[in-house]
Amino acid sequence: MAASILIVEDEESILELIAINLHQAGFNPIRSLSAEFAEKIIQKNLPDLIILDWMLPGMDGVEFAKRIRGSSTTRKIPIIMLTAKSEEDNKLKGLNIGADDYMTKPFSPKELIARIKAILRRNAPELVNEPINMNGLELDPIKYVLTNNDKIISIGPTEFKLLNFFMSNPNIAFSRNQILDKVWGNKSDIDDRTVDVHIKRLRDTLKHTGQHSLIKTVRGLGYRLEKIENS
Amino acid sequence: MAASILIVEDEESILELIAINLHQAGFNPIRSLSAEFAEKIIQKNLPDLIILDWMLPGMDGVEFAKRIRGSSTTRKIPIIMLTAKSEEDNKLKGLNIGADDYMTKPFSPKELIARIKAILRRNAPELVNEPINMNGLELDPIKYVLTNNDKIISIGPTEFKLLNFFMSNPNIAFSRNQILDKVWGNKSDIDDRTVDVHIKRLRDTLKHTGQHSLIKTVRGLGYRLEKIENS
DNA sequence: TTGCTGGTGTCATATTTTTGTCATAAAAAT
DNA sequence: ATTTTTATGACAAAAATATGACACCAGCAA
Repeated sequence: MAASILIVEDEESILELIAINLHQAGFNPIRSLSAEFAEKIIQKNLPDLIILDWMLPGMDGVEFAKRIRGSSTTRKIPIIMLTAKSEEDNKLKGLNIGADDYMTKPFSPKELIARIKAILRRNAPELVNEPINMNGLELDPIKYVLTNNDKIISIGPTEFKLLNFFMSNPNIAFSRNQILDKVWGNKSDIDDRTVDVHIKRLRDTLKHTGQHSLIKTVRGLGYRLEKIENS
Repeated sequence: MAASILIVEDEESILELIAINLHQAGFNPIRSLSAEFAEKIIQKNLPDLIILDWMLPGMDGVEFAKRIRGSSTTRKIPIIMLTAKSEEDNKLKGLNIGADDYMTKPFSPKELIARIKAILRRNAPELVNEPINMNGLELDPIKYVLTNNDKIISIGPTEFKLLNFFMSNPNIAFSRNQILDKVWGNKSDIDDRTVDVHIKRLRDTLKHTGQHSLIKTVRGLGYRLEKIENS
């Protein structure tokens, strides 16, 4: 569930500093000291975001970013560029290459986390790992707990992920295949209709909380969580 | 069980002052007059926290901090930096390097203790060494004693540490590996499933106290101590 | 030494929960 | 009324956890 974040940075102390902070923020950091090694990592499993140093020995950050953007499997992965102050004029260039954001060294880890969350919130809110609250129902991805008015509700792993996904993306309708991709992972060769069954199970566990009608069926398409705006 | 705290400070009177105060607060202080010596100590056994003077003869505090952060075995250890007033502008730099907190000399020992506890509470509340009380069950880390309604309960060392960890982190679910790291220490190459066995043993000893269902299984993840909120 | 004793980690086996699929019922659309 | 789509209950396979047994180790007393 935790978002995996690939850090490509040749200075080890900075690499570690970032990694620790990401870990504490509930992310899953993957370390790489070079672009070349990073490429190998990516071939095995795709990170949800990449933090990339501008200057690297061997293949530099710019070149690496270009390659990320050039491949269809990796094109969508957000990139945050790190640059030293003296290279600040490269900012524009970096953004042109396709970085989603950039930060100037030295930076505070806190700010980095904030930017990461901002980007993830845009692309995959269910990975941000923040507690979500809706009308007395609270889901905390880090504590791995679901409560209704502070009462813990027992819920299975898949249902938990499913609910996390829906609560992170309220009022948006998803097809069964989208849901499979996001909740089960894109590796799955699972039948569409399995989603129906899990929706049913999720509805059942929510029934006891009086939140039964939270997840609506969108006929012909899939499902949607309907969030009641608190006026 | 007492948290071991490494103090790296070249001025001997200050070093002693800190050490004595830490000892009185129930911690286990380890003294070092130089970064070089501190490194040797760390190789033998990892402290739970490091108090580090900014200015040191030989390798200075900044360099030392970088090395701490650069090694995978030590990177998680929190660091508190000590700086003289005149060096205060280094604050930001220090935080960037990866210090978790910093203090300006002169400081009151009381405040230092408070900051240490704050950091430990954040990272490893089970090391703070304060008695924990839950629904008649009281665990005292310093006296090393567990009582239920003032009746002493016999409990083995590992189970005690395990319970201490859970009581210090109520309502949060942990994976078996997290538990291994925190309770057994991160050096361990122990099988995941061993945790299950100890959980069982802990549950058994708690059974006699009528607190059997304190520790819940979180399927697919690990375990959680479920604290009933006293309204 | 020798023989206890309590505490540990590992393993094999039992038990429980979760999960994906399918057949059928129910509902909605045409 | 017919067709299409979704809901539901049942079920078996798979995955995860609980449990009991056992061997090993350290400390200790005889």
